Amino acid sequence: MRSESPPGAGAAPARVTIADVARVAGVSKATVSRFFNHREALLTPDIAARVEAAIAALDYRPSPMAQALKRGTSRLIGMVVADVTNPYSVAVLRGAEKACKDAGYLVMLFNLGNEPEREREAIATLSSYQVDGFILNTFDHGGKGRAEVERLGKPAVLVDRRHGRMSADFVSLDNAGAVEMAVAHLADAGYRDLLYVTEPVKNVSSRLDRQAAFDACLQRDASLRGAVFESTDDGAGALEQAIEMLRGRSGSKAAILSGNAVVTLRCAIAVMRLGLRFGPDIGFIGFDELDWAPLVGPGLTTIAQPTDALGRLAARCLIERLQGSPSPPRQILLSGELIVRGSSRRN
Amino acid sequence: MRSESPPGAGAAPARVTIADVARVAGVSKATVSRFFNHREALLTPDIAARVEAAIAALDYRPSPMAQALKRGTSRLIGMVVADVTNPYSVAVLRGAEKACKDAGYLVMLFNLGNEPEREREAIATLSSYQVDGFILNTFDHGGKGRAEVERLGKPAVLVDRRHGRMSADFVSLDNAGAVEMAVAHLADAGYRDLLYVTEPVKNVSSRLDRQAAFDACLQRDASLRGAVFESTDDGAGALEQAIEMLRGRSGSKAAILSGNAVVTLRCAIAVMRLGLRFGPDIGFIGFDELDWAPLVGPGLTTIAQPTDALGRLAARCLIERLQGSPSPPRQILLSGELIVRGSSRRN
DNA sequence: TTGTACGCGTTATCAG
DNA sequence: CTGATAACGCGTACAA
Repeated sequence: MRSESPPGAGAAPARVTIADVARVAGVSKATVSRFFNHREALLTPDIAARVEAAIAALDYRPSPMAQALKRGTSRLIGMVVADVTNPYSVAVLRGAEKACKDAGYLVMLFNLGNEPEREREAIATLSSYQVDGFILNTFDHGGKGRAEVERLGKPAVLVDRRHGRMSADFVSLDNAGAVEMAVAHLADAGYRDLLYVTEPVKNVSSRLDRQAAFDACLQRDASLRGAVFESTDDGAGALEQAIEMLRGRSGSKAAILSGNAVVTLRCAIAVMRLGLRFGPDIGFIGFDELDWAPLVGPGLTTIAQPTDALGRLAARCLIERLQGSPSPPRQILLSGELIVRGSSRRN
Repeated sequence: MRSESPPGAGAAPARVTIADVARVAGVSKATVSRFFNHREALLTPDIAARVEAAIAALDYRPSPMAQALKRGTSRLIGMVVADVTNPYSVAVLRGAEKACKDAGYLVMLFNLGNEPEREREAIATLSSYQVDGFILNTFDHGGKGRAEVERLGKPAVLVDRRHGRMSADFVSLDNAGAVEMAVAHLADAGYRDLLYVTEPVKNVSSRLDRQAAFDACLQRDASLRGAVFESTDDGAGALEQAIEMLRGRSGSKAAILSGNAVVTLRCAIAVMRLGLRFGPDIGFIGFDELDWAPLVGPGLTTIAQPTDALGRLAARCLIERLQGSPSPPRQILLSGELIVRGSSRRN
């Protein structure tokens, strides 16, 4: 025989408000408000104690929505990801979440589900919840996202993918450095003919950067040959052909550099289907560390990204801005780590 | 030389409110509000047109926060996941998101990051944003989650993991059916000695259900032997030992049934380390389909869960409740699909 | 130090 | 059919 809750299932238990606390404590709403916002000073110990007791008794929590409405600020950070299915994004999200939590912010996530045209909607929606700033891991779809953010005048930080000339902080892997490291490692191992396999480059800056770095490496080292292949979801056959051509040209001196995790999967399947052995028959390095990398053949050599750090940094960066540090846009690049396994050893 | 936006970086562009629209349209706020909520009737064409024009001109959007404050309902659905890192949870999330979007709801996600004790906090936080209901994919940490939800009187639906005696809708894989299917398949293929490997069962209902079903299968079929092994993060050695013991007893008639994706990874590594071949040397079926399943040895046989459907159903279920359907708690079980690959063929 | 009154953006109610 | 007004829960000048 419970007292507070009416019998029916969804009986609304009448949110406890600041007025309730005030009544129970025998003070005014303003006093209760002060207890939260200026707690240190301004309160007679006696009154403070009464308020505190009432709060505890009623299990009162201020409504963030009402606060946001009044303050115009919400301690909410909007994060929009191109695709939650992507482990990279999720890892970054976790890092960001941690940093935000530590600073008393909450992350509100919007997933584009790989539909670039929803970016504007995402930003608008998050903004309607008064988020204080944005962490963006998206394509810049026709500059609409950037325009929307700038219109709102809220700070944003870009992760992994730069947007045209958007003046915002940018946090990412040092793609050029990572590519150089990978190419050098393959060259050292004796691989001479390289195929860089990437998803369609479109406007994704990280893909552009990686490909540009790859081209630059080739131009710098005349002993290397190379080509680029754009892999699509349904292009399994084409990928196998490309690998066969590569092998035809260069035999066991051929190696693949994969631009991200989904491409790595496609390459692994293609190589398996062709009956080739990673390492001796064909070298391989792939962007993004994978939990199953040790399982394929002699193990897949990967470039691990510091995803957690990237997320944390993005969040910290944004939060600094929120607290009003007016420094010019920063660009923070973190180094990748080469995790060497059998696929980059020729013997 | 832009006109609207002041020079400074974070200049607040003063949210456009319903009052602005009213002023521009030359009507009262109430009229504008009516335009949104009762659009069909009640508006003189002339006035309606003026309001519409003003809305378009100012790009006005109602503030969901103010609406939630006033209405007590937010068209927000709170989803709490034990661990976003888990691809299963993410897949379910996506399904739920789609269904919610179709119904005009937005999903607000809270990630526990594998800290069960944060469940209460998660629910309280989401509730403070006036979410209309919950989708829970969590452990029931000391019944606190259940208690909190019931106190709030908001509907909830449980996904994959049942909470004690919480009276809520439950959406999940038909675990018993899936286990039976897997065991039957292994038995048909000639495997006789089965090792069920699971993460520590704790209070996770899906793990309990799977293990119980496994035990039941063994009791039903006297020609089968079986054992259960609890695998932990740092117990790689122990797992290898268990597999060796199994092999010692039964040779090539030994098979593993893995309870989820993370265990599958551990098993694959252990088997590789032991130099065994999946299929001929040791049978294998694992819960959860993995994109890399085709890559390991002759391919790993898996039980694919209809994650998208699970998410969608959970959301639809919840939304039905929100629209006030007072049916008793439902329990919806979906069948898994056995994806047969080489690891469950003895030759 | 504490209380009163008003505004944040929206909607419901009640007159007109 | 339209407009004024109160109220949602909270923060804060301002007055006491």
